[in-house]
This record gives sequence, structure tokens and C-alpha cells, in this order.
Amino acid sequence: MGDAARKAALYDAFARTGKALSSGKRLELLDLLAQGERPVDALARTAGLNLTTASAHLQTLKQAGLVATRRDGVRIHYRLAGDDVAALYVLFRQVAQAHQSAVEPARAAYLGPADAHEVSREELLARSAAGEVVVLDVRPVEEYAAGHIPGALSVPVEELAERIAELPQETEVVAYCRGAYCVLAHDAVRLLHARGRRAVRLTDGMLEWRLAELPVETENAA
Amino acid sequence: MGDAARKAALYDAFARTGKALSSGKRLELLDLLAQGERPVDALARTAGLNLTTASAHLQTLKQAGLVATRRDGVRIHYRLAGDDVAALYVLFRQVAQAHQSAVEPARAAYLGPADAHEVSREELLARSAAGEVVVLDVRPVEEYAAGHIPGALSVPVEELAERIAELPQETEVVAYCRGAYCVLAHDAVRLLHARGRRAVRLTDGMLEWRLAELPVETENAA
DNA sequence: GACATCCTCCATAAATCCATGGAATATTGT
DNA sequence: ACAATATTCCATGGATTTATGGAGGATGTC
Repeated sequence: MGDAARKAALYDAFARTGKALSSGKRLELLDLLAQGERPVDALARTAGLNLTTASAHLQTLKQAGLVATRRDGVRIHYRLAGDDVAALYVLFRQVAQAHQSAVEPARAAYLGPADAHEVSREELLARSAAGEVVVLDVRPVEEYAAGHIPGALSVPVEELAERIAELPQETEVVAYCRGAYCVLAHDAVRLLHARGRRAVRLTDGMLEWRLAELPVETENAA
Repeated sequence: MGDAARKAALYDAFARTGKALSSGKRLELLDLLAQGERPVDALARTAGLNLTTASAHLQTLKQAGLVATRRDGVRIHYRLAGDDVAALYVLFRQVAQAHQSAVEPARAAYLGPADAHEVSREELLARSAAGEVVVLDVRPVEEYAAGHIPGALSVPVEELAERIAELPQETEVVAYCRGAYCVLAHDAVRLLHARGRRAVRLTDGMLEWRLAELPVETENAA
């Protein structure tokens, strides 16, 4: 029976990584971390969590091996432990969407109907190269700085209404944000439509773009 | 704030799938189901669970969308909901092994040292085609029947000691079982060595073999 | 060295999960 | 219709998890 105990210990160790994925708040934190490293207070604020609660969730993620930390002076920056973690997160959401019936209604309620105004990564690359579209990154500036689609303009969605003049009048806009379930690009496209602009949305976002090993530009590349 | 609530609802839906992966017992059940469909009582017996407990865990897996059921008379057969679930499970274990420090000691305590007597899928295919090795499936017969490496002999590890005469004397044996963390092939190789046979182990097992889309033979192919 | 900042650790109450008996349900065979 | 089998549903006590204040540690500034 020592063997059964050792087997249980191994599977319980795996389960610790599963536990990290078993809370919606922790998944929101992972989602943010997939965009680049962030200090605890920024994560707590963005995810709408009490600082202590966010810290506790981050400890859980760290014990599960999904995130790592780096100290920079008084701040501790969390990041994903590797690209394989990002890949796991993406596959995890795909499987949940494909097989769990509760996901699609929740997605539709949060983001809106599925089919409307989407283009694939391949379409974006082709039409962007042909100069037919402008690519627009609507994430917060620090996420844009951590890595974005080459040539994309940065206008965070909160500033889009007042800065809409920065976009060319006639050219169609392709907006993107964090990933397949990020609301920002949805909001941006709705706002642009309301202002009479032609705009579509990249099907997914930076997370999937990076995992597809497509080119990424960072701010300090200048 | 209705938006935040809808966002939380979406991520909580994803988290339900994560919860399914957050218990060692459920992971053991997934591991068994990755070999083929099984009725509840067989799963409970093999996993060492009370029938009611096993049923409850299977309900959790089902609500998470990871498994599906089929009724056959009075029995209910559970199976993985798709190959993507198997792929998620394999990636999940890889990430846990790569980044969570508790996994490797637990693996070593259960299975033994990592390096000893392993061959890759490619080596197995090449040496098997050259007639240099015999491939030996040491899983229970029903898992062999549900799909095995073409040409493999079936000798469940519990019967191996008494049926060792069925193996050729001089040819090296490559034993395999369920997957990378399955103990059966480890035990088989140790037993064969104790009997003075040349034997190695496939690095992983049937789960990874099938996901690699290598050829699979089923019993009723006769 | 005193002090401020950022984060983690600790304690606690509310909520949730787990394992397990016993009852209820669905299907098959007589 | 009745009994038998396989599984799920329900109730319950015990363990775990979650959110959140307050204390404590580490780092940097003056």
C-alpha cells in the first residue's frame, strides 16, 4: 500500500497545478500575466481584488509552478513561468469552450455574438501588408510596451473616443487586445462603428499571436 | 458593474473545468479514461475509490465537459470528451513537471530514477521494424483491446512472471503501458531484468502514442 | 538609523468541497 | 408487475479554501 500512497502523492502534486486553474480570479490574473510581467498592486487593481487576496492567489499560482517572480527594489514582479504555461492556458480555454456548455452563453453575455466582424491572424497579416487596413492595439499602454503586433498603433480603449482623430478616416481598422476572451477590442469595434468608421476585430489577441510565433515588436526596440 | 459580473461569470465557467483538474483522484480517473471507455464500477475499483465517491468525481468531470457518457443497457460507460482533452491532460502534466518542484521527487518516489532504460517512440519504431526488439503491452487486457501499438504482445504485468516463457529468450523487450507516469512498464522492466532478460521501457505510453497520431491496432481488427 | 512602501504571513469567519452511507432512479430479466 | 443490477441523488460531518483585516519582513530614501 506504500505504492498506492506514492501514486496518490504524485497525482496530488499534479492536482496542485490543477487547483491553480480552479478559481476564476486566478484565471483573470493569469490572463493579465500572459500580457507581460506586472507588480502585485497593479495586478490587484486591474483584476479588482483586495491586495491581500491578490497576493494569496499569486502564491497559489506560484506554488503550482505557473508563475515566477522577480524582485525589483521594493516591488515584486510576477510573470508566467514559461511559454508552455501560456500554451496550457490557451488550450485549457479552448477545451472548456468546446466541451462545457456553460461557457458559450457566458462568453456571449460578456462579449456579444460570436460571428460579428472578425478576421484571422492570416487575414490581418495579408491585408496589413497590402496597406488595406490599420492595426490598432487597444490594450493599456504598459501591455502595448511589453510587446505588440509590428506597426500597430496604440490607443487604449478608454482614450479611443477622444483620440479617434488619430486614426485615418477611410482606412478600415483592425482592433485587437489580449486574447480570445478579452472585451477591449469588442468595445473598440462597437465604438468605432458608432462613429461611422469601418472596423473589425482580430479573432483572438496578443496571447495567441505570440504563441503562433508571429513577429512581435517591443517598445524599446526604438 | 454588470460587466464585471459577466466577466466573472465567464472566468468562473472556465474555472469549473479547472476544478475538474484540481483533485488527484479525478486525475487518476482521467488517466484511466485516456486508455478507453470504462463503466463506473470498473473505474471505481481500478482507482481504489468507493463507488459513490467515484460517481461524484465523474459527475464533476462531466460538468466540466472533460468526459462524456454512453448508456449500454444497465451500464454507463464514461469516456474522454475528445482528443483535445487528452492533449490538455498531457500538456498539463508536462507543465506541472517542468515548473512545479514537488512533482519530480514524487515521480521518482513512485516510479524510480528518471534516466534508466528508456527508448523514444522513434527508436521503438525503427528497432521494431528492423526486428531487433519485441514490443510488449503490459496493461490490463481490456485496455490492450481498446487500442495498442501494432504488433505488440499483450501480457498484463500481474501475469508476466508466470507467462515470461511466451517472450523470446534472446530478443530485447520494449515494454510500455498507459503513459509517462504509469508504473506498469517500470515494474515489468524490473521484473524482466531480475529474470536476466534484456528489457527497456518506452519513455511514455499509449496516451502519448495516440496523440502523436502513430498507428494504433484494435482487437476487433482481426 | 528612522521611516515609508510594497508585499507576505497570520488569524478568522463564511463558503465550499470531500467521502460516505442510505434512498431513489433507470434498465433488464423473469 | 417484481426483483436484480448499476448508477445517481441526497444528507451529513469533517476538511479545505476564500476574502479580508492587521502584524511582520524586506528594500529603499532621507
